Amino acid sequence: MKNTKQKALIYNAVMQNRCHPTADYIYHLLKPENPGLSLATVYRNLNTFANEGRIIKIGMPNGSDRFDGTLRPHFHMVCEQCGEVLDIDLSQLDHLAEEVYTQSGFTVSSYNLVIYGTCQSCAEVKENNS
Amino acid sequence: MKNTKQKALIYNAVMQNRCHPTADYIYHLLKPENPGLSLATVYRNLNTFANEGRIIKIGMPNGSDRFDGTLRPHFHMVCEQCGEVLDIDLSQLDHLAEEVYTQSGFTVSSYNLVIYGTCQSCAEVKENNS
DNA sequence: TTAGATGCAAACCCTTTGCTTGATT
DNA sequence: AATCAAGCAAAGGGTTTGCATCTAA
Repeated sequence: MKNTKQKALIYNAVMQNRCHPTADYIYHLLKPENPGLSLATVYRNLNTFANEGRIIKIGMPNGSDRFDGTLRPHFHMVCEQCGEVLDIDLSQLDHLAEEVYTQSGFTVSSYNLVIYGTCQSCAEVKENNS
Repeated sequence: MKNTKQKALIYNAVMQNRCHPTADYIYHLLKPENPGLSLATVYRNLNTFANEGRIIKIGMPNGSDRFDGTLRPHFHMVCEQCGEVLDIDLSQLDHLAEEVYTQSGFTVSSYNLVIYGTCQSCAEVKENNS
């Protein structure tokens, strides 16, 4: 693998923007300072990093995939009001793979959990407006 | 809401095909006997049924959404070998909403869990071939 | 009769791909 | 110099939408 300027830019952007950016977000973030940059390059590199395990790809049903530089196991909550994506640790899922295998004989390789709802700050706003 | 022939056809197709069909699957299933049927109608009605709570929409990251006539809370496992989608009950997730709220103040309205791996029959095939 | 659903095609969004040009080793 | 990546534009898939037509109420 070659070390290109673009790879470094894109990787650093994921690491420094802990908002779970989409490919498009990163593209628009870097584009002004790097007018030559192409969206295809952003996608290609994000997928490469994810396959190498350097970042995590969060598959969002009905929406753009998001990327995450936090490698520790955790899950994601999407606020339906403000659209923000938040992290959460759920220890009750630590043994999901074992439970699934015991119960059904299915060997788990990975899983994707996305939680939808209302984040605390949006709930407070609603509270104050009612 | 009007009771059309198409609505009945599509709803019955979901209920009678417990393979977690996609919109396209249902379309191709019904099309031969109903040459006038349109894919847009299938999508529109499936989404309507899901919004009404008559069926469940399973958002599949990087793939077509699937629909499920089983309303009892349960989750889905996708076999990466044969592509089949299987049901599983996971009681450890019964109190996920409470745990999330306690831990983070996030109010859960719904969540989407998809488990990837190898189903029992595909694992047995691999075993026999090795 | 008329509100609402269908069919069709076009539009849409997100992502990937083919191919030429350009940069890294 | 050879190889691999980037840039561009086009294609791909899955889904939704605008609009005219049709149909259940």
